[in-house]
Amino acid sequence: MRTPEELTELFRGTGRKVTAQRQCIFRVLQGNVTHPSAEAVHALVSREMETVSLKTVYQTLHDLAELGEIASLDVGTGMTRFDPNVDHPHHHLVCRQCGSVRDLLAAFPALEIPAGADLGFEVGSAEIVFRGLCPACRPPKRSRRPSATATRR
Amino acid sequence: MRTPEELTELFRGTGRKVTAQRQCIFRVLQGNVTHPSAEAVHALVSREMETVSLKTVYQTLHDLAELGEIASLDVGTGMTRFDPNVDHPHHHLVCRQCGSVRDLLAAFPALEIPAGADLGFEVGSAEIVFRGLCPACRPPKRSRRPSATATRR
DNA sequence: CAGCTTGTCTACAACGATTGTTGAGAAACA
DNA sequence: TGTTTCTCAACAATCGTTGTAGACAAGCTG
Repeated sequence: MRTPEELTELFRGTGRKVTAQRQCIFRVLQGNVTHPSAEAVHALVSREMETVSLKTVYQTLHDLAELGEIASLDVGTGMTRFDPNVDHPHHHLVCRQCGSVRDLLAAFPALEIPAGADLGFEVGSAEIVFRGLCPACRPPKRSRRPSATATRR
Repeated sequence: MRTPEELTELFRGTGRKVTAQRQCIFRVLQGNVTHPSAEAVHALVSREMETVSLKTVYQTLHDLAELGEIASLDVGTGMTRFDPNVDHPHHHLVCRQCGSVRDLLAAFPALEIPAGADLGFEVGSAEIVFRGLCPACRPPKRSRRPSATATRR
């Protein structure tokens, strides 16, 4: 995802208007690696602007996804999550326990469909979801507790 | 997934009762490769028993998933889909156009997380979703039309 | 910088998929 | 057959998300 300033230009350039609400959403997403849901983005934005509606957040997230600035992600946690990291191809680690999502910046060159197995399918992309337990949810091994910070969700 | 008869035993053995509705759901799922949604299963069951409620279908599907007889699948089509094929590890081809899902019976041995990249994640499983166009939705090449059969959904 | 046009805002209601609740009824077992 | 317990169907509620309305602000024009 580009910087808030560049996004401002991009929005203007594509006939969209730039509002304080949208710029706030840009800022919240900037560098965010938590793969927030719309609800989560709304919560963050609400800290600065109490009256923003959830609808506005959804709208702006859709706009950003349409422009290819963020990716919308469905990893089976019940709600769509948004990923500002579209510049580096990557896959995802999803925690079975708390639902948190982490990027896995690794290439999997073997992801072509083996010839003859595709049955006429024209494949455009491949996504891998690794499921397991994040460091915070992993059962404590030996004396190392999974950190005292609260568990999300 | 096992046969309806074996599932009947399994349900009794785990303290669940076996009803005509459930056996009908077993039969519908048996050998079903379309990865139906709960709604789709309900439609099929309704052909034999008009009064089955959607809730009953959800309940039974959850039971089957809990017993590991089917897998529930979220591939981003808006609803959970169910896969009776749990005996052979496989991945999925999802059509961008019609949402149909096909199994890809191929092993991807390279799916271990590269050492050092997992950041403390304890990985249990990996699923790959290939997105593209199924044969029916693929733009016709040359004179070969994508078959005259109706497009699903 | 005022006016105009057009897109965006909030609040609210509606939607689709899924789940909770309830009393009637059927399965399993003695 | 009787008793217990689970399951059924019908209904309403829930959650994430989207549609609608009118008030309002962004950005262009002069």
